[in-house]
Amino acid sequence: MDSKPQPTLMVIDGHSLAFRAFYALPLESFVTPEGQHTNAIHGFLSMLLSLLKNEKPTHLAVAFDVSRYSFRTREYPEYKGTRGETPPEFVGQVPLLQKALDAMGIHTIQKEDYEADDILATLAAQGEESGFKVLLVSGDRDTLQLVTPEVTVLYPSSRGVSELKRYTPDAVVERYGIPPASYPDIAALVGETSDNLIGIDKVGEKTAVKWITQYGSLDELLAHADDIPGVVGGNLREQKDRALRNRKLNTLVKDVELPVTPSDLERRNINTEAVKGIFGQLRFRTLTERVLALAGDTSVVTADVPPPSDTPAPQALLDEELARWLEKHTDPLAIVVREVPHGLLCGLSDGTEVIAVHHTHGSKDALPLQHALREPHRQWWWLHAKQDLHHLAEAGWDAPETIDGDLRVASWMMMPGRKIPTLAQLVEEKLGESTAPADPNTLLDTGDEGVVDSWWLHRVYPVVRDSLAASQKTVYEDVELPLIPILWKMERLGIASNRAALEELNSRLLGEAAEYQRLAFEAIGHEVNLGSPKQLQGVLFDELNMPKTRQTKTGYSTDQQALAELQESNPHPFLDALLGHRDQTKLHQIVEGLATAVGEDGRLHTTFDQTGTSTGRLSSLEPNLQNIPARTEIGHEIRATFVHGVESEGLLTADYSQIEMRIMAHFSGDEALIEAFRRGEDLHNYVGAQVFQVEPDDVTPQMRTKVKAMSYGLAYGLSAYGLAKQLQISPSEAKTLMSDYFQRFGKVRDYLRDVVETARTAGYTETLFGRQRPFPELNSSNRMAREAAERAALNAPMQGTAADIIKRAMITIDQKLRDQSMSSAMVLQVHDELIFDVAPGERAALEALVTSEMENAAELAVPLEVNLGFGPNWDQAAH
DNA sequence: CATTTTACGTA
DNA sequence: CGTACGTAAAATGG
Repeated sequence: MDSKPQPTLMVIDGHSLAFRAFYALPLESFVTPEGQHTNAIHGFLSMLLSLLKNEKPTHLAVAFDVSRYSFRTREYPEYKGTRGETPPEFVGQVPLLQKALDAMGIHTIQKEDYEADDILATLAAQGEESGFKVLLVSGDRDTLQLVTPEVTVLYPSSRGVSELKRYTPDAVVERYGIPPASYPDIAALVGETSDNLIGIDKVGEKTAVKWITQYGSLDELLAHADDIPGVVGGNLREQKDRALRNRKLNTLVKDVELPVTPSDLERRNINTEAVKGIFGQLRFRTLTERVLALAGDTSVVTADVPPPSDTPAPQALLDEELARWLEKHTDPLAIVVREVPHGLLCGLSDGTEVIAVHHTHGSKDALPLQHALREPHRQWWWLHAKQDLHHLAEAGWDAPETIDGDLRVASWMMMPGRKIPTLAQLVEEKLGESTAPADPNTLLDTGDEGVVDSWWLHRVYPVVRDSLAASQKTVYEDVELPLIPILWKMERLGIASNRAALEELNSRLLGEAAEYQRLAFEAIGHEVNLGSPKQLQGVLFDELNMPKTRQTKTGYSTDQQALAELQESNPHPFLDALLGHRDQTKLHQIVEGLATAVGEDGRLHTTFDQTGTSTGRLSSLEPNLQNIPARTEIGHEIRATFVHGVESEGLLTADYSQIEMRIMAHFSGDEALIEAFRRGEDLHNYVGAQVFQVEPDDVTPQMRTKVKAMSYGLAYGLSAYGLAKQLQISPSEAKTLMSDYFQRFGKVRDYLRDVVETARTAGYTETLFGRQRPFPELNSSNRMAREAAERAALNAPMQGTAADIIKRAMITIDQKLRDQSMSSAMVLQVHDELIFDVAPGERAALEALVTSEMENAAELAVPLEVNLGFGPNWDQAAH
């Protein structure tokens, strides 16, 4: 006889999920004529139906709290004390929800003196014991402690209740860095605001995880509390009772006496009549339909809600069938790619049909698609090509070498700076149709539906592409699309990191920060959170009675500049220590971030966001490798941890010298500035000589500093006021400096004025290559907003042209590297700088290639100058 | 619990 | 009252 498939027990924390639904759905949209609110019930039930559909539990129960009082509130009366009154609109919905569940044949369980989570814990333990696969659904993080290989927790993610995060043991480790069983220890140390459990002062998630990882458990940690250095160590020793109390309260009870066992919870039949009764009372139509469909009863089908647009039904194809379909459809095809548990799910569409391709890792059944993606004459349109390339590569597919269309990038170019619209929004905006209706019934849909997006993509992409202005389309096709596979390769390869050096730096910075903190506390005789502007305000302005600084929205500024000014007028050791602490913690954060981001390959893989800026630049995230400290001592040490790869001989850096000013010279056509660049001498020295009317040799360092600040500031819309402030000179002197400057470089002033006026008329700015940025705010009646837009409009063509230029260089460099079969690789871009991992023997050739391609990436009235540097690490490769 | 504010690193 | 970004922690608001 066959063995039965493993039964699945699902236990839901009714209160917490209904409460989430209550806040996720608008109260006023769910109310019966009798005035009964139903949003929590509706949200909960639609989520439940999705869960039943997707998870197919064989056994099911919903647990509720009896009241807000339990053995925990007796133990610690303040437990959950921060929670305000439960909204009455919610309270009234709970009994009705229970009634509805009852009609649906679903067990509800509650137990005096215990919370719903204790019931989950108990049933999970019993279920696992009896051989069930257990799914716990709860909005309370404490349930994470229950996760085991057989027990999975589904937790509503940040995006409301529409998506549940699946916490397996691995997922818990990935999110928290500790195994599920250790979660209560972490929570005990950190505290839980929503439960009114205060943790150890100054201990956050990071510290707690570090400790528990080191000592194994809270008990072990407390046993060795004397070994913990610093203020946090002291806090731990003083406040260990809190941690122990928290630990006691957040430990879920696994042996609540319940009237049922897991096997009693087998799914029961739906009482159709009862459902019709209660659901009718609640005025649920689509839900009634869905519930009755579960029971196989179609007697009450209401066609009340219009169906979504007529989307084609996906056909699942593989092997020969897939090959045949692809052969017949050679026009541009749209593709969407999803990662699914053991492979990929791709949706293909020609605008008429939708094909679903389910690929399992290691199988060959999707080979026709893999092949078709690389056919040179076939065009593919993507939703987000770079991300999809990563997915394909992870599945072991050879990625296509070119990208023919990318909806994300195209829609960014349409409106850079605006949030990237979703596919549904674009469909609505460009096609005037709606994808799936915003029906709460579709909460938690994780099935095949996504593949239909390929059909929408195929229909909406050409509309978006063709709505780009002609010049924009050129930039899109010549620059942005070719860049996609290049960025993908850079992200995939990453840059090598000296992890040991990073760790060493990390602990050093941590120690120094702690020392500054100690000094700061000593200076004022008590402890304070140095990271809290509000608490600092208390110390500085109330305790120490320092003069008030610049006002901010919430009080007075405690930023670096404000503190430095205070230090001038009211020197105090606290200020010294605070500034030192700021520096060290900031650096520590950066180093810590890098250390944790180093991959198993010993390299750092950033993600370049091609659609992250309004000007055309790239941005870099997770980790951001475009804001690594550069100027300070420690900055050099940090940059020195970026090293060449094991198979390379060094790092090459190549950066444009004063590229934005050169672009300004080009755009303005100012003969004097153009001459300055053509001479190739020290620019600021030359400009200084012009402005101050002295011989170049007689330009003093002070003069040079002034014109340098002026020159750089020009491209940002600097005012005389701002210049005065920056140079610490009088406003009148700044004004004179500016007018002297423009006396010599008059066309620069004309250009800067002109660029704003042109933008005001046209409604947008444009770069040398045709990239546009809209500026509706230039005609705003709000002066602040208008002037801010004016400065941005002034800067956009210059910053944007610089971005175009380096992107063009990246494309030709990549092309040449491939043409010449070189092994060196581009690994980073930092706005005006490119960094390469240099393969042995290729240094000279690479330097020549990079210089030439960067210098010739644009034809300006002035030469583009490139500086090179080479070395074993980023610091030494900088010049 | 999610969003905003403050602060600070880069080009 | 100089542009363009991203991240972290604290503060704030639902």
